Amino acid sequence: MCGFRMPGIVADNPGVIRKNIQLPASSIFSSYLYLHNDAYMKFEAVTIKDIAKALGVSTSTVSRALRDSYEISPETKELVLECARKLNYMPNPIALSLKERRSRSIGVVVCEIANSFFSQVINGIESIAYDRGYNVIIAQSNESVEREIMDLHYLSSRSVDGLIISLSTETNDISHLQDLHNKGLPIVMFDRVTDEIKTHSVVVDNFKGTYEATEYLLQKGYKRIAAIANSEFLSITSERLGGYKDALQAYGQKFNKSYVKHCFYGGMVFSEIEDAVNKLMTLKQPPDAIIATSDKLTTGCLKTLMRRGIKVPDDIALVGFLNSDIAELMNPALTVVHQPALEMGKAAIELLLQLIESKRPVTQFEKRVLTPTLVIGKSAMDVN
Amino acid sequence: MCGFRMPGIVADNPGVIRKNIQLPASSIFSSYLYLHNDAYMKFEAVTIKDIAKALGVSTSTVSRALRDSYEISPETKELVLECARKLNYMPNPIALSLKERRSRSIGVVVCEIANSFFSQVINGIESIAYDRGYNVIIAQSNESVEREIMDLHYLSSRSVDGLIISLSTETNDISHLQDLHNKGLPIVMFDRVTDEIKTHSVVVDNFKGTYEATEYLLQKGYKRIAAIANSEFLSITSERLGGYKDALQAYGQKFNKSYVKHCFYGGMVFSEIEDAVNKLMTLKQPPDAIIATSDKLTTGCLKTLMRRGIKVPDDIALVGFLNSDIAELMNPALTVVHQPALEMGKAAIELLLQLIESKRPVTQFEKRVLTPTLVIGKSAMDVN
DNA sequence: TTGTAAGCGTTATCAT
DNA sequence: ATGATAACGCTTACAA
Repeated sequence: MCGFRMPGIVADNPGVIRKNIQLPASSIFSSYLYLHNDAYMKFEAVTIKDIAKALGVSTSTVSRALRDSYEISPETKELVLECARKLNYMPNPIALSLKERRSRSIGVVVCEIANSFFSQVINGIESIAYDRGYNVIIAQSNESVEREIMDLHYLSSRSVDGLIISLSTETNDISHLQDLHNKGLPIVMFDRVTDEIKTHSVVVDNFKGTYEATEYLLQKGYKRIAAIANSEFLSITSERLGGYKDALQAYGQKFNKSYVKHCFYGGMVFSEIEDAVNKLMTLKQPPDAIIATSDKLTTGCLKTLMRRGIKVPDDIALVGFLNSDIAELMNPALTVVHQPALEMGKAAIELLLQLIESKRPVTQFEKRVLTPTLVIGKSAMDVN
Repeated sequence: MCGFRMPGIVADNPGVIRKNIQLPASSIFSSYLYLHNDAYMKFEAVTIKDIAKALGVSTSTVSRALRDSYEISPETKELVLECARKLNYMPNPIALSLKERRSRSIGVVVCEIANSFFSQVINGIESIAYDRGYNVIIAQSNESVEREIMDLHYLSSRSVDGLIISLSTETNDISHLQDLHNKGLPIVMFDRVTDEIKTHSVVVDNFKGTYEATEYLLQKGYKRIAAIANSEFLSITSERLGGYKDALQAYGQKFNKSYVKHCFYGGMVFSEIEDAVNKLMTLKQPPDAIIATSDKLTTGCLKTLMRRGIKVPDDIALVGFLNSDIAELMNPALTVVHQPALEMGKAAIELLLQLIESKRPVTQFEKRVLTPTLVIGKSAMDVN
C-alpha cells in the first residue's frame, strides 16, 4: 500500500521510519502502524523486505515463497506465508505494474456513465472482471474525441492490460486507437464500433432493432415515419437508419430524406434534439411517428414533444431505443428497443480476457451480435 | 507509457529492444516505434534515459530540465525540452507513483453508478478534478461493505491521493475507513456520511427535504402519510425520517410507526420495495400518501404501485427523492425532492483538493450543506 | 550546473 | 534451496 502523508509532519528519511513488525494485524489496513507517540505520520506498508528482515532471509526467498515458486523448501515457504499473513502483507500493485508492465486492470471508455445503457454495460463488465482478478477503470469521453484521446492516453499510461471502448460521436479518425492496437493492446469494441480495427466487437443487431420498430409503426398504420439519429460517423447510425429504410421499402413506402434528422452530439447538447424535433414538426407534412435511434434521443425527443405540448401517442407516435430501468415509468404508450446491456458487457469482457490471456496471436476476430428486444408499449397506438 | 505485448512474439531481452530515437512523433502514441520488420513487437516508451542518451547528458539533468528545476542552465533545459517534445516523451505515471507514493488520482466510491444521483455527482467531481490535473477512479460498492472494503483497498493500493465516498448501506462499522483516515489519507464524505470520522463532508439538508415534502402533502390534506426509507444505519435515513416526523408533529399529526418501512438494501433488491409497499397497502388503514426517501425507493415504489394497479395520485399520493434527468417524463403528478448533485460533486472535490494540497494539518472540518429543491408535480393532488 | 547513486517494491537471472 | 544483483522509470541527496 501507499504511504499517505500527514501534512506538516515529515518523516521522509527512510532510516527513521519504523515498522513495528511485531504488531499483529488489526484490520485489513493495518499494514500501516502507529509510531510510539500519538501523532499520525507517514507509514510504510509492509513489504517483502520487512518479511525478509523479520525472518532473516533474503527478499528473493520471500518473493519465491509468495509466488509459490517450485525452487523453495516447504518449510521456508510455510514460514514466509505465515509471517506475511501475520504482518498483513499486501503486494504493491504499482511496483508490480512498473516491473511487469501490466496492471491486472482493464480500461473502459464510454461517452457517459449517466446513460443507463452504458452503466449497465459497465456492470456486466465488472461482474466478470472482478471474478477473474481484474479491476475496471472507467473513463468518460463525453462524446469528445479530444477527451477520448486523453482517456486512452491515461489508461495506456496506467498499463491497462486491455481496453473496452464505445467510440465517441466525434471520432471519425481512429488513429489513436489504431496506434494502441498496433502496439498489441488487446481491444474490444462495443456498441459504436469500426471495421478499421481488426479485433473483437460486441454489438446488437441494430438493423433489426430499427427494422422491427419501423415495421411496428407501419403495421399500426403510420404513414409518415421520421427518424432522429446520431452522428453519421457512428456505426450504429448507419445500421439503425438502414433498418429503418429497409422496413419502409419492404412496406412500399418511399424514403423521405427530410424525415431524417441527425444530432451530431447525440443529444449531449439538448438543443440539438429540440431543433431536430422542431424542424420535423414544422414541415409542411409533419411526421405522424418518430423513431429515436438512441436512448438519449428517445428521452430527449419525448421531453421536447412534452414541452411543446404534443401528446404521445395521440398527436404523434414515438418508438425509440431505451435502456433505462425506469422506462416502464414513462409514457406507457412508448414502445422501446431494448438492448441486452448486461450481456453486452459480459460478452465484451469475456472476449477481452480471451485476447489478453491467449498465448498466441489471435487472427480470427469475432463480431458478437446480440438481439435487441422490441418492448411494445401498453397503450396501443393505432391510427387510420 | 507501458509496453503491450504482442502474443507469441517475444522481445523481452532489454538489450535487443531498439528505440529509434531519431523518428519523429507521428501521433500522441508514437512513443512506441516500429522495428525494421513489419511485425509488431513489444515497444518501450521513450524514457528520460533515451533523452539522456540522445543528448549525451545524465538522466538527472533530463529530469531536472523536465521538472523545471532551478539548478539547471537555460540552454540544457531548452535542449532537453526540445528533445523530449521531438521524441514525444511522456512521463511514466506508474514509476512516479512508485517513487512519490502519490498518483495524481483520486478515488470515488459510490454504491452504484447506474443511479443518476451518483453519476451526476461523479460528473461534478470530474469536471473539476481534470482541470486540476487529477484523474478520477470510480469504484462501486453495490451496497456491500465487503465490496466497499475491497474498493478502498484497491484505491489505496493504487496510491490515490484522496478519497470521496458515500457509504454503503451495510456499513455500520467504519473502521476500514477510519484506518485510512488515521494514516492521513484525505477523505471527503458525501451523501451518506458519518460523524465518527473527522473530516469534510458534503450533504444536502435531508431534514429539510423530507420536511417540505411532508408539509406539502399535509397542506394538500393527506392524513395518513407513510414513509419508505433506507437502512437505519445510514445518516441520510435518520435525517430524512427526522424531517418527516417533525413535519407531522408541526401539523399536529401523530407519528405512526407502522407507517415507516425500511429497505435494508435501499432497493438494490427490488423485492424489498415491493414488500414494503405491499405491507403498507395491506394495513387496516392503508396510507393515503407515501414519501420515498431515496431515488431508488421512489422509482421502485412507483413501479410497485403501477404493477399493482394502484394509480398515483388518484389512489395514493407519492412524493420522493429523485434525481433522474428523465424525472419529468414520468408521472407528471409526482412531486420530487431534487438534490443538487453536480454541485455536491464539485463541493466534494474542492474540499478534497483543499485537504490534499494544504501544507499544514487541517483541524477545522467543514460540513457543507446544500439545499434540495422540492419540485412540485404538474397535476395537483388535492384531497379532503 | 551537472553527474553519481540510492531508492520506491517487486521479480528474474545468475551465482552459490 | 537460497542469496546477491540488476532492472522497471523516475527523483533527489550528495558529490564534483
